[in-house]
Amino acid sequence: MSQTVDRALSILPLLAEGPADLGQVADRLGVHKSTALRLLRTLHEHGLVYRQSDQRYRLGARLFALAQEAMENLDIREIAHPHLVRLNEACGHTVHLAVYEENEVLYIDKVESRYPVRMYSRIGKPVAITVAAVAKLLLADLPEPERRAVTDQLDYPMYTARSTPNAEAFRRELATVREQGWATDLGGHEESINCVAAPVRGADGRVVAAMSVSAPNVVVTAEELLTLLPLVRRTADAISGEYSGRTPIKETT
Amino acid sequence: MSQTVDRALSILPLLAEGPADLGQVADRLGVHKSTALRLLRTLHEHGLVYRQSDQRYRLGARLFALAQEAMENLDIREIAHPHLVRLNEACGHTVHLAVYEENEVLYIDKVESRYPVRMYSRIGKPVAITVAAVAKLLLADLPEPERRAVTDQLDYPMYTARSTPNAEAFRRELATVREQGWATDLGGHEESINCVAAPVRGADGRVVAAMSVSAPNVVVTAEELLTLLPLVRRTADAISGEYSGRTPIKETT
DNA sequence: CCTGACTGTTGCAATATGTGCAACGCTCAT
DNA sequence: ATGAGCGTTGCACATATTGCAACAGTCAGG
Repeated sequence: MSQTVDRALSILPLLAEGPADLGQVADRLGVHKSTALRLLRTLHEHGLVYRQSDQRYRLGARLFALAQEAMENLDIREIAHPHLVRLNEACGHTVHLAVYEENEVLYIDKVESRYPVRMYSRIGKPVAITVAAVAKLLLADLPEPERRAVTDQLDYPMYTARSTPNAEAFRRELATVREQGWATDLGGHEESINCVAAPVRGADGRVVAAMSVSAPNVVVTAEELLTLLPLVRRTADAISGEYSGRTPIKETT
Repeated sequence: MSQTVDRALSILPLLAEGPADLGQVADRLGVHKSTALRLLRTLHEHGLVYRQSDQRYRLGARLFALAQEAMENLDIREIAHPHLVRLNEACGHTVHLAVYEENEVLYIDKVESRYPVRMYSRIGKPVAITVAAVAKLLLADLPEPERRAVTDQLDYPMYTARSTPNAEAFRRELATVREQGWATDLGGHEESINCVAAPVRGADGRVVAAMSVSAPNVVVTAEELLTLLPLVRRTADAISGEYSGRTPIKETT
């Protein structure tokens, strides 16, 4: 809608791939160098872009700070966090909280396992949407047309033999998940890691987030992990209750 | 330099404080609602801004993805990571890697302690610049005028009784650090946590990053932690060597 | 030491671009 | 039903953005 801003913002993903100099940026944007220069300058003033010693540009520190701040201000996260911690204390495994947003599912909180063997994940990182237990819950609750659209346009990488192979299989799985109100990922992302997940619902019953407990085979078997399902669901419900209770909007203006 | 972009980018920190509706954004930008709307739309198209169910805007998922991607593409980080892991395996404590950028110091990598008691920190989060051991190393190496400017304009919060109290004390500390080539933080940020840090240098000898080992009192005393100094310095030097060896620029165009 | 190629940078004039306005549609509460 | 409050659209004006061309600085090679 706004050409200038559009161009400026297009620079960001471009720089995310790696540092680039003025000429490269101008070329890839299809604009004159002087134009690119002015856009980069504006981005620089806002700290979104940084000029390293060799004069090339890369993404700047404020970007990280912004992302952090935004995440810490999510109200679901704030409400859920103590519950996640308590769940972690009870079972010892890694606990995740995730939300869906525009074709992506991302972790917004995490409490690390107390066992030495830990799974790899990072807050803010988009999750493997076709296999993760939390992703299934979040997608299962989308309105039908959107769910169809999203599942159609997804890639279905075979991380392991048990990964979701294609859109149809995924939609069947989502139907099951919607029905039962919880989800699992049994080695669909990494061979040796299993997850159990439950949904957090808002006042209107819509799923606003999902939480999961993950543990590697070497610590507990899939069956043992499933034992935790009631506890996970209870925790998720507790968060739902608290979340839909009041809407604590900050109006400190 | 570019008014439109400038206004659009000003929306981001504003939304980082929390969700806001169109009117609020327009007011705080000092522009007409229709203008704000178009800016927000452009931001939305790029995924930097998300419209939640109550129609209010907040920062979007792509922001997190961008921050992640940018961080993972930092070449120092890539080179350093295996060294950090090895150091962690050797000593068991939390290992951090940090860089300085435009008045901020931020963690760009972290390997978690193998002990159950862990310190709080998060990749991408700006560090307590006046007390952190890594911050001291990075600031100590700035050219004198810039160092003066930065240290002057900083706040000096007293996290603990041993925090750096003011600019002068800080500059004295920085002088010492520059002299000795390593730094510590002994309970200056959190009473019970100590750190030892060493600098990573580029080919020209300038400090490009700093790494630290942190551990709480309950696990090892400050003296025991200092025992690790030679190991930390050796690791930092190894990274320096590898980093200044070649400049592995990605040119996969 | 000079030359030429390359990069980033600035001033300027033309016009495409973004702006504020006013009117519309919508939802929600009274 | 009625009105207030919000987001949204079309339009005419003029401002802010653009590409150009010329400049400055750096580096490599002859």
